[in-house]
Amino acid sequence: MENEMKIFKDFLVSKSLKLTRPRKIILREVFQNHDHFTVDELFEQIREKHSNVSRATIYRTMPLLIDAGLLKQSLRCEAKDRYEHIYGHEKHLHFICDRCGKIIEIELKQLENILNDMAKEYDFKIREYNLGARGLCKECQKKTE
Amino acid sequence: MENEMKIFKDFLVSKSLKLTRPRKIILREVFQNHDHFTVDELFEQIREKHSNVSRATIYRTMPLLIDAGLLKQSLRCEAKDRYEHIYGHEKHLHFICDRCGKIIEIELKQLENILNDMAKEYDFKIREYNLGARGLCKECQKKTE
DNA sequence: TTAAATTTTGAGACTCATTTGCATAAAACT
DNA sequence: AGTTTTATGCAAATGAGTCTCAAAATTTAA
Ligand SMILES: [Mn+2]
Ligand SMILES: [Mn+2]
Ligand SMILES: [Zn+2]
Ligand SMILES: [Zn+2]
Repeated sequence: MENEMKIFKDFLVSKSLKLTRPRKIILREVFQNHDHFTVDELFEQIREKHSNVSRATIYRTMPLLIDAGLLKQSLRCEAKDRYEHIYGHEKHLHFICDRCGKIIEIELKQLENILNDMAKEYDFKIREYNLGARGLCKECQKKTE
Repeated sequence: MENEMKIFKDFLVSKSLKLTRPRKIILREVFQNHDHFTVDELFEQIREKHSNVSRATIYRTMPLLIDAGLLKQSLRCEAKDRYEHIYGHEKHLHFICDRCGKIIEIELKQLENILNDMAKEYDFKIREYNLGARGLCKECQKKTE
């Protein structure tokens, strides 16, 4: 819990930026949230706890958390970007159900290995990657139509 | 060339839709373009040939081409969706350079197999998937900073 | 063929997630 | 304290994508 804060602090210091109150609140809430959240959902989550942080500040903080290696913009659903924290969270891929919107997370060590091999072959330095598949989950396949 | 047209026509007929002039033009230009294009780029490409097709019609036609299995929404760059035609184009993943924007296409039979295994395991029916990695291409790694 | 019914289109208005400008507030220096 | 620098909140701006609607094209009915 304090680990993330330290990483963020160090990152900010390295960029001559400061760990302000809003930034602290945002970091805390990002790590309290174990979903794939939108900025708006995060905004509501923070507001419910009476902390006052503006949407603009949240939008401005997302790239900082991403650069610090703590956050990932993991998918896009219904015209909205969704994020998830990644510190201490194994890399995974997403199966997204077109019918009910459920997101299934799946480990992918194998995939990662193959990806790394390909990157080596093409001399491409991967910073981050995303793999998502859309379709129908088990339950939704059963439903008629 | 006429093959795509037939597929599109058949698809439209199956949905009681018609192969109109604008839809023909859009299909032709989509298959003339071998890039990963935005709707706006396609719009310009069509307009340069004096054909008059509105942006709205292009937006409306994209999902038709996708449902017909001819087009894929393959990546998102700088807040814009990018498409590419897929009929007669092997599935592939994208390495996207953060510095110069270059897109490298890579075969992925192996990846596909693994993905299918995972889908089977979770009983998830994949409709379409996307794999993209971001980072630095060979050339950009050499550049200083 | 002509008229009515249906489908598609183009143009522009609209939406809504994200970005930006700016006046104020907080923090760091002197 | 006063001065400079940085970050914040608010509200306005932006812009990709969607939607409305009257006009055109096409189909069907007569
Ligand atoms: Mn996830
Ligand atoms: Mn491609
Ligand atoms: Zn489902
Ligand atoms: Zn490059």
